[in-house]
Amino acid sequence: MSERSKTRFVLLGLLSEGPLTGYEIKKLIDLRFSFFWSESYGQIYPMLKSLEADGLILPEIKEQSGRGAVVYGLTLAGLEALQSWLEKPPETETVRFELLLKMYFSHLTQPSHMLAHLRGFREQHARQLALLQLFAAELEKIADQDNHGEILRVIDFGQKTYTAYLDWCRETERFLQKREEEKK
Amino acid sequence: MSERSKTRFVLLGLLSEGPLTGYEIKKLIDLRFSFFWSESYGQIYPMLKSLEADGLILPEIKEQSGRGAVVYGLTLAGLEALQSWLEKPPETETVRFELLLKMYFSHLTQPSHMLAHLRGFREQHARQLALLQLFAAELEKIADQDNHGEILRVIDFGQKTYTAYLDWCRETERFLQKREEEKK
DNA sequence: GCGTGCATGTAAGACGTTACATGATTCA
DNA sequence: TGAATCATGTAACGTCTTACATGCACGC
Repeated sequence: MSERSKTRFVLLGLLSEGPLTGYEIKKLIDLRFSFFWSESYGQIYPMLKSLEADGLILPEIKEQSGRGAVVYGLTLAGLEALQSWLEKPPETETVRFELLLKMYFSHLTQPSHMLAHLRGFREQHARQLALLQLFAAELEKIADQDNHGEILRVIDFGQKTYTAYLDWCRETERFLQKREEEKK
Repeated sequence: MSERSKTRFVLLGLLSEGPLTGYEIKKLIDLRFSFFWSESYGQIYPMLKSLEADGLILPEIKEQSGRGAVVYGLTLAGLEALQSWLEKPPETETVRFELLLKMYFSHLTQPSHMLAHLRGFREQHARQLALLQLFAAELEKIADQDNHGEILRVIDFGQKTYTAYLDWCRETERFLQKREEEKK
């Protein structure tokens, strides 16, 4: 066991809310975690086999409508493994912003290039922020129960950081516009 | 050429400010880029060989004090490769926060565990934010020239996002403290 | 004489994505 | 009929970190 990858725990966590297929897991990760996490099929399916071999999850063939879908459910051992992971301090986050690398060296080209990159970045995150806002509003409407509070806290992380990104973009675009005028 | 890795361009960028050894490059990346980028020796040294083979950088043996140090300087072709990369739109950033994963599922354990994680996270980023503030103050003192403006914009990104992190931490710690009282 | 920092490098392995293959079902 | 979605899987490849080996220089 390699034990640096968190994939096993992401899967255990999602299965703790109810049985799912690998396909559904992938979609859930993309929908709910995309702003701070990602997994690919190439990780998910082999890991499901491995978790099954370790007795942490149990497969069950879904009979309805004759599909070959296999849903996995968490075992007691699986829940315990998940809980023990939750208690251990998380590793430092990893982030990689090619945008900031380019910003750092952007004096070597015309400001217009960097301005275009910034606009793309800002628009993308404005869209994602709007989605987060929608998602949070939905959750707040539904009766407060279970882990809604925790989920809202996670969404709020996205909202706060994305708002910070947008503020930074506006200031930085202004900075580059001035640079552009200087060069004239 | 694999052409997904940005390592070559990070090195070209740093060498555009003057000749450096692989060792110095690593230290610079850790010092200036650590809040949004990282590279290891295992990437740097092979890449320097590769860049040399492509004629983008030139080695020069540093004679002073007899050390075996090799400094690399950017060639014209290297500068052009760097500039052409700067003009291309950057890839979407990648981020991975194990902390948020744990927050999402934290209802499965006692709030005290998550509170401890949060405190660690907050303290680490408070320290890093203070360092960024120092660094920015240093830069602002020195005569404005060259790429200082761009660098300050990059530092400001770190300051804004870290400040957002800290705000989020305070709110989330309060949330978990309430959870703790409820459980009593 | 010893620890720290300077300096270069590599091998093994872990990690992760991409691209492809396959086939059923659903809906227009 | 054909496109989209559901569903599972893997092989190849690229990326990246870790751990180790080596040796000089410098200051205490």
